[in-house]
Amino acid sequence: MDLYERVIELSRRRGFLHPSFEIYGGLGGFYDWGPRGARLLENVLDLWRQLYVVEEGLMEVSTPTIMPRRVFEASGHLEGFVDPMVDCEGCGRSFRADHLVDNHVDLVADSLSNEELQEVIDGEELGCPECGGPLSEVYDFNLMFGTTVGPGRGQEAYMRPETAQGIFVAYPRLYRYARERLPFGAVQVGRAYRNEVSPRQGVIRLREFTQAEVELFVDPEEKVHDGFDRVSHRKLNLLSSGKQLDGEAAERRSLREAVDEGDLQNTLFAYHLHVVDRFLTALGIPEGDLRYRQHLPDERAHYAADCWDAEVNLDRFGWVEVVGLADRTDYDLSRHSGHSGRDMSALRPLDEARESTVRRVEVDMSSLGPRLREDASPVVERLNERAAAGEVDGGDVSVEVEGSTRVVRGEEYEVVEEVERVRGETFTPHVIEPSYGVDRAVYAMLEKAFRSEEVEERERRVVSLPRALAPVPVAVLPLTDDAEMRHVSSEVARRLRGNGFVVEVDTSGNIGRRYRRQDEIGTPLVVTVDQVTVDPESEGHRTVTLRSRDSMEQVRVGLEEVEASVLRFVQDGADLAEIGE
RNA sequence: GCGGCCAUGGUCUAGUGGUAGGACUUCAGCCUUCCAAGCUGAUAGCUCGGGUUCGAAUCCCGAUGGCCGCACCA
Repeated sequence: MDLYERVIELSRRRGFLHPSFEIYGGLGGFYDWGPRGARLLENVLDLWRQLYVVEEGLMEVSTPTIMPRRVFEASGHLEGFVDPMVDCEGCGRSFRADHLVDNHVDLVADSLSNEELQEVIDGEELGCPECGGPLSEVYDFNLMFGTTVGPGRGQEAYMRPETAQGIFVAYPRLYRYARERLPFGAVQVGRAYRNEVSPRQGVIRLREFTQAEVELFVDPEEKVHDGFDRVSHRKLNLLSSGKQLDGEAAERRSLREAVDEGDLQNTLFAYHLHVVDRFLTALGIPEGDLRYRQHLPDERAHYAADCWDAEVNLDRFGWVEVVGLADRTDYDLSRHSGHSGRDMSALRPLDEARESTVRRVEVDMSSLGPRLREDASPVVERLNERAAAGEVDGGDVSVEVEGSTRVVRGEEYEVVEEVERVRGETFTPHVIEPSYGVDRAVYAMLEKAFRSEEVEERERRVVSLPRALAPVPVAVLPLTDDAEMRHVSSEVARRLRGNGFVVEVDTSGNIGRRYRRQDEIGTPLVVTVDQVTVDPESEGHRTVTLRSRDSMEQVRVGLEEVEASVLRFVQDGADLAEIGE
């Protein structure tokens, strides 16, 4: 059994994670987070929100998972989220049609339509590269799940393949809420859907998954973060595209150095790489199993200016992308603006409003209108242009309109001068996007927390999750099945729950068995109520033991100090020894 | 989507054309009283759908799921 299998087996058994729809045989690419897993996921998302919503001050939104066709026409997913495929009618293998054409013809097949690909395949008489058999027609395989809204034929709609689009389409309102000042950012946590061709890698490749995305709207001329100096000394394992092409490994470098040497394009991007790193490190991913890899030029989406993936080294799958950080430029807003006709720009205020004098004409339309009829409007337009250029002086003017010459008499118009104040210039913001695959992150967390050791010739499995993120932060166990111990235990549990802790009370089986159970669900601290606790004659009356998951050490504390001790241990990361003093 | 291998209680597994077994877990009781101890008992299983057969968990076909290889991964 490899590590992945061991982690999945424990996850199934202990309620972290299991295949969905099991009673009906399951379905590839769908997993349930069970009672422990769902808590863990929520705790991880709370941490994520702490970083982005609380500390970075970004606004969180929540938008539908189903969106009408037009959204994806604009985003490019309808067209671009497809792969042109052909199947071999001999051996049944499937191939990317464009790759096939690329390999045989000196063309950039990316830009070809399916019809053009078909023509090339027919013209070159291409067959199956494996068996030489005949090929099917070129067809599109779109990775979006389609549906309809409303009865009958309804309206064509799709499940979102990323949460980002919901933010982009709401941009005009979000910009207002940000009081029309850049930079600002919106985040969203939610499900996204991709009809993967082959979701083979268990929980690493899901058809429905949890995404947490950040969209930072910035002035393309101001891709800076004023907090960068605070974090610029931090070192990350960076693997630039240049290094990859040279066959080199990632190198631990400071963000400052990477920016100075041009591997990272700006301090905004670098700063957010650091936020990603803080998050993944807080999940307990060791530095050595974490690297930041820049996309190679041909790997990057065509609209992205730059893209780095945070990758975690997993036992079975190797380096797996968990977070993508992309500079999407103005692609998304420009596309949605173009398709919707809505203004998706922002204003860059000038230090001082620029004033300029504009000359235009005021025309007596009651005279000009009846006289020139349909030529009147174009004539006025031309007249205004010429007035602005200072070419009219108030006398009669001849204007060319569609080949004929019309005259505007001096008494029919007047040149006026107006002062126009320009407060700023408009532009389409750029988007910097950190995008998290939360399920992958949580799996990585479980794998890195999983530990197995021999204790007295028996295997002890421990899930050493970060204390504050564990699904059950503390358990209360009566040492034996004694009425008084039980009573005190439930009292302790009640008080801990009153402090906001999820508490498990377990009274079944001997104490060792129960400790092992808590070890496997990752409970960092166990409170044990024993004989001494309930014995008024004993010196330790009204004290309990605290037992640490990671060291298996125990200390005694008074019943009255339990809540404070648990808080210090779980939330502040205090040592057990110092709590026991 | 293709090919190969596979599918037995919660978990890990044995098994065979004729009553499905073990280990661990879980639950109850006894015992024990700080790290999966012991004893007794209990719950719980042949992925699903067809076919062959007197009889199918076993053989055949299909579906679903898993693993490996190919392909795919905006």
